[in-house]
Amino acid sequence: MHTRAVVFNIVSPSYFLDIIFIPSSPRGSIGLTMPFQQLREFDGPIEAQLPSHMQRIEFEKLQLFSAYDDKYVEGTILMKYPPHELGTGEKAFKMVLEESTTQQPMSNLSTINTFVFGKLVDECEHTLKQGDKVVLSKFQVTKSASASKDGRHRLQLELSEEMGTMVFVYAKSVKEPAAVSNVGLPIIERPKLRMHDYTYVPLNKIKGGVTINVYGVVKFFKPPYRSRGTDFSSTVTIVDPSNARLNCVLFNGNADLLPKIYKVGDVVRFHRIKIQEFNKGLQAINAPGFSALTFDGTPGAPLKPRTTSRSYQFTSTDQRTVEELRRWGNADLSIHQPTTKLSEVKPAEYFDLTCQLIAKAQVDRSAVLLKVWDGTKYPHPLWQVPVDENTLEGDPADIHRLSNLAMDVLVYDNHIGAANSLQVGMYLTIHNLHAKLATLSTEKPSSSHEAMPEMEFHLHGGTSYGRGITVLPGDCSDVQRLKQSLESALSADQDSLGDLSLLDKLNTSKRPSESEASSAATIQRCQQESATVITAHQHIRTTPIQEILDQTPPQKYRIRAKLVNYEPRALHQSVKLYCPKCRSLQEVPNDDDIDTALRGLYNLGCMTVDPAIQSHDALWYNTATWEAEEERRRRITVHFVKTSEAPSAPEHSTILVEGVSLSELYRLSERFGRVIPTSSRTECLSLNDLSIPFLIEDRKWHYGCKNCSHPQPVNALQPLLQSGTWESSAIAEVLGVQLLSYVFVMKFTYDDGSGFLDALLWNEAESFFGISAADVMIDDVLQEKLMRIMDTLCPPRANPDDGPWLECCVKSYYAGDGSEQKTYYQIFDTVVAEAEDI
DNA sequence: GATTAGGCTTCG
Repeated sequence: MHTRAVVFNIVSPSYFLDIIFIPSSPRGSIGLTMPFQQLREFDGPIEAQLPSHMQRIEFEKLQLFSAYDDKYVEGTILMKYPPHELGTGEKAFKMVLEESTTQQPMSNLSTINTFVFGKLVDECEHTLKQGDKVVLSKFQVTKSASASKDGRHRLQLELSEEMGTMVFVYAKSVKEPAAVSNVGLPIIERPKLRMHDYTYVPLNKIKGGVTINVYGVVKFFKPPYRSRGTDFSSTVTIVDPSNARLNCVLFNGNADLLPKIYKVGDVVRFHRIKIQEFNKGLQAINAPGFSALTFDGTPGAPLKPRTTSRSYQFTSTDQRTVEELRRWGNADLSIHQPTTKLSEVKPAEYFDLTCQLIAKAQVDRSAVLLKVWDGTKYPHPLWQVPVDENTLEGDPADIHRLSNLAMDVLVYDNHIGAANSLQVGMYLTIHNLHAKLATLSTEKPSSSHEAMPEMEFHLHGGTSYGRGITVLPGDCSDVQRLKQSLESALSADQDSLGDLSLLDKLNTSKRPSESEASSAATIQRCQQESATVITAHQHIRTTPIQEILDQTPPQKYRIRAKLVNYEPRALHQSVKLYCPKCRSLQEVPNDDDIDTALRGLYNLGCMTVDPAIQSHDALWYNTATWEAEEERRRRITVHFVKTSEAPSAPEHSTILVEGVSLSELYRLSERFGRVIPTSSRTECLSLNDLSIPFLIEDRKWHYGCKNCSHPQPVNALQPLLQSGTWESSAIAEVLGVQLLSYVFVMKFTYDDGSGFLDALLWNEAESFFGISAADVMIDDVLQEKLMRIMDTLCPPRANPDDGPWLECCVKSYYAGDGSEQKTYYQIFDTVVAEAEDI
């Protein structure tokens, strides 16, 4: 008996990925999709049952502005209040959590008010009991309105499905026998998910004093700015087909939790705004649990909301509402506002400019200079702010090259903070930018007679008319349009023709936090030091990953990203055997498997051996037989294939072997050029089961496909004696063996800041690494080289951000069996940069 | 520990 290698039949190159790369499952039995889960004491401590990246945070360490994606709080329910209904029709209830392990049990940091909203109420209401120990993750931290009165934590927790909240209850034991299935296995009781029916109030039906949900089209907005108080503030005026309007004043300590509106005409959905009276009218402010979705206002644009919520309910009714509002908003010319390009700017005009930041500098204490461009050219002179070049942050080469397309914007007062936090390369909308002609000096007219006064651009202080700066992500529609404009400007510029690196640099989307990489100078440096290079398609632009994920295959892309993970981690697992005929993929048999297979063979051989066959030399080989030293019953037979020429050196000769052990096979294969394991159980010498190599040639172990091979008697080798062609392919052919090839199969996870992309590296992996998969199996030096390469591309134990940039070609395709079609990505035309470069 | 802002142009 021997272990058969597992053969995966595949219908496409992608299918086996699903088999090989089983996603690593979190520790314990916790699925990550259910918002409410029960943990059990006998399954071990809480930490062991939660996903391993989750860490506990104490109540006292909670802060208003922090994101707690990988943190959880733990506490006991001290009090639980009955649920009540909000004006929105949805339920909410309050609990008080006590941190049992706190250092200061009596401090006001040891108990915290916790509010549960929406459908999570239905799920938790009856399951959570006073005294239960709970673990909460992905909550929102807001200020407690009652801390002064109740003496509890100054912050409070808000939980809802929209925030992606996970509630874990730590049950002391399985109390109810009903929770045992009929096969005797305890099951975890899971409340059923119920959709909450949100109701949305038309704007003309709004009454004061209630908390409601609304939809609307943005008529006016102020992007989030720091208020004079403790919070960020944003003002949003929305309208709807009822022809009413609503002013919303929104506050949050975290600007990210305010609606992400990019322009007038965007569609918003607000949950939990409170209507109150102000100046004899009604206005809305955000109520506890407030959340916002924002959609591009263009009819037919993807229904992908901008939100910081991890999950949100978005039904087909919601889809219809958004589309309806988009159509209505676009038909109404009073809402629509045209975009202004630099080339169309009129003097004494206020306008919104969507552009890319080339450079910035602090001019003085009251102003920051932003050098931006939008791909168009202003036809008259532009004012250039005199500034010391050394204080300009940005790539000097870019600044110089784009000087005739760049415009100087001076940013004042309260906008300085926002301007300072911008990174070169970012895409922006500067709202309510003032275009102003410079006042002509009366004393000394310009030397040129027809001189036009220069145009200046100011972003004045204050927030009136929505003045401010919005950072746009690379995948939004306005940035797509902007990029087209930038690209065509560059290709139209004779000076820039052929300078494609600049184009790439400026098109590469960056994550705001990558402060280092987002300076154009650093980008250029990274470009030169890219750890992989593409071997073709240098003319195509770099596409952000998020954009790739939004498109339908088949497509080819060029990406620039970092490698944040690869699988399998053990490199020997990345080498597989591939059958080009049936396209199956199988594991390379390991030594144990081969050893077992060989033992099975010679055990059989000993019993059935026919000395008449065995001892005779054939016409085309000479035979030698001896007894294994340590195993007296085992006979080892070697048939030396004759050659037409003079006796050749062992390293060039071919032998057929029988009855050998694994270690003998290794030793023989090191001495002789070609070793063919055979057996003589039948009358003629034949090949073995294809679980073992059918040929070892120059120490390379060749395998045949079990599905596609039709092994012939070894006598079939005789014609090769005449032709003298002893290549593995020729041997395989006459022996009726379908040769399997060694291939690398790896999954790379790329991150370029806009998203994550899993791409498969396989049929071009040898050229990618510059290493043969077959050679790596037998060469320690190559194995080390491969490890070094992977450590360079994806440094172990390092922050992924610290890894090098990779330049890659990736193609997308649909694959799968029948109904289960999925999109896959495959790396091509890409190679690792020369070792001395990386 | 409540306040912030509550659209409606700076003045460089």
